[in-house]
Amino acid sequence: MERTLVKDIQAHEGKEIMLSGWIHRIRDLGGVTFIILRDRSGRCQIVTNEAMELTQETVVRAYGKVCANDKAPGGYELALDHFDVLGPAAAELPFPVNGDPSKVGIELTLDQRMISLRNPQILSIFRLQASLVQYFAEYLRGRDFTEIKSSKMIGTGTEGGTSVFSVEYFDRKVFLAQSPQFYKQAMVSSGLERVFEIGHAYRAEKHETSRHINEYVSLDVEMGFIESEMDIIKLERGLLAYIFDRVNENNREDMEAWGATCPTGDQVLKAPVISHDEAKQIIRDKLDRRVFEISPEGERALCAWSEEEHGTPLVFVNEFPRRKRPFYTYPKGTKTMSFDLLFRGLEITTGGRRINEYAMLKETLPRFGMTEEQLGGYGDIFKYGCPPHGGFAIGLERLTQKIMGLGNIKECSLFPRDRKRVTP
RNA sequence: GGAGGCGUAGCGAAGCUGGUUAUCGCGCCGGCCUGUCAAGCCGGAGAUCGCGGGUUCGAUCCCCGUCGCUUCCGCCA
Repeated sequence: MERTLVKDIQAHEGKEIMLSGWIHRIRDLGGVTFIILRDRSGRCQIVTNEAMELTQETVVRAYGKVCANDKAPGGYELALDHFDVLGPAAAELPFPVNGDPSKVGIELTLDQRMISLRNPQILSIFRLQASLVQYFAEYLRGRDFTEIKSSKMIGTGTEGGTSVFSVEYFDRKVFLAQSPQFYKQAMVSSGLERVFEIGHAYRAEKHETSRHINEYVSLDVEMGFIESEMDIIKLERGLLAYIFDRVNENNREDMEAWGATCPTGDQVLKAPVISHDEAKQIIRDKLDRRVFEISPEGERALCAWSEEEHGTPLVFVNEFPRRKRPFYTYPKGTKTMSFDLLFRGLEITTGGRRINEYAMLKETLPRFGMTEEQLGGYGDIFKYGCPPHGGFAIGLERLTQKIMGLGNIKECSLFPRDRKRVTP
């Protein structure tokens, strides 16, 4: 007999069908037992008069007849004929699969990741995340961007101040890529002009906060033939507006699991662009004290300001000072053609125009205490003709976290890696 | 790396100005129950109160140390 998905049972009313899934909940009333079965499409009720030994999370095939019943959740239920047990489950689960995950500490949730991921509410985070990846790629492919996959093992050191992990590579050491920055620039220059990459990035920072993990997914974009960072901001506005519209269309259920809401595409288009100096002034006014840097508290203040003044929880900050940006950032006086995007109080993107002329790059290096040798092959991208270009990267887990309104980024990583955790 | 908070049963918590059987809810085990929706009712098992030391007649409670977790900060996506 062919399998029927839980979401389709009403179409089989009166017929014998077979469902496959996990025993989500058992309500044994003595003479009658109600069993909730869960599969990838949802949950439905199975009813039986027979007493049976069954544990939660046992994987079964359930044979029976679909009956309409007002008292059944969803209006239909399966009158059970019999179960085939495909995968028995031990009693006493290490994590409440059918409970409210917000009542459980994050430590247990992550220690028991293999089981906590079964929780439908937790799983909804990753359904949404998968959708974000899909929409991101959809939008870019539709605009002539080519997807690339670059190596995460790099032979030469670092591109910025961030520390990198080193790993053994036969008889020497290599580093885990902190971003695909140079490779995506190389691919712009190679003639693809427009590229994007979805891949892991590694940061060896010893930070321990609710917004950092040491391995994260970076949604990277790079594009040739631009004038300034404003072209990149425009691209990201359109991209995020598309992603958010699609989320609001297709991911309602995922968001409802957490009582979350996603901004509209229109709100993304309304996001203001303010300079780094303006941003500091706004924070100064809001917090009523002197401000020298945009701190996390300042980021929250900026988003609150944007919400009040522009009706959007997003704000672009551009014209960062040169010393706050990596050496390859295109200068503009003492400032740079670069930007951050803040969303609901958190930085989710850094981007900007990059230096595309070898002479300018060479001139810039000493300011960062670097030499041409340290560039390795990077310099060749520009030595032999490279179009003006730029791009940005979105932190996938951060974006997920902010849409879902979750307190800790680790909840948005399937198997998070932090200072202490490398398992499961 | 710095600052704060928290470690009590499988999970989430209460407790104690220091007093001898450490409490509650969920879960688990057993019993009753034919329409449940976090089912209900009855019963039961389950805790060296993170670890080490100190103060005290007596410490889960106070003090010191240590380990773990967590939040915030620095830095970043």
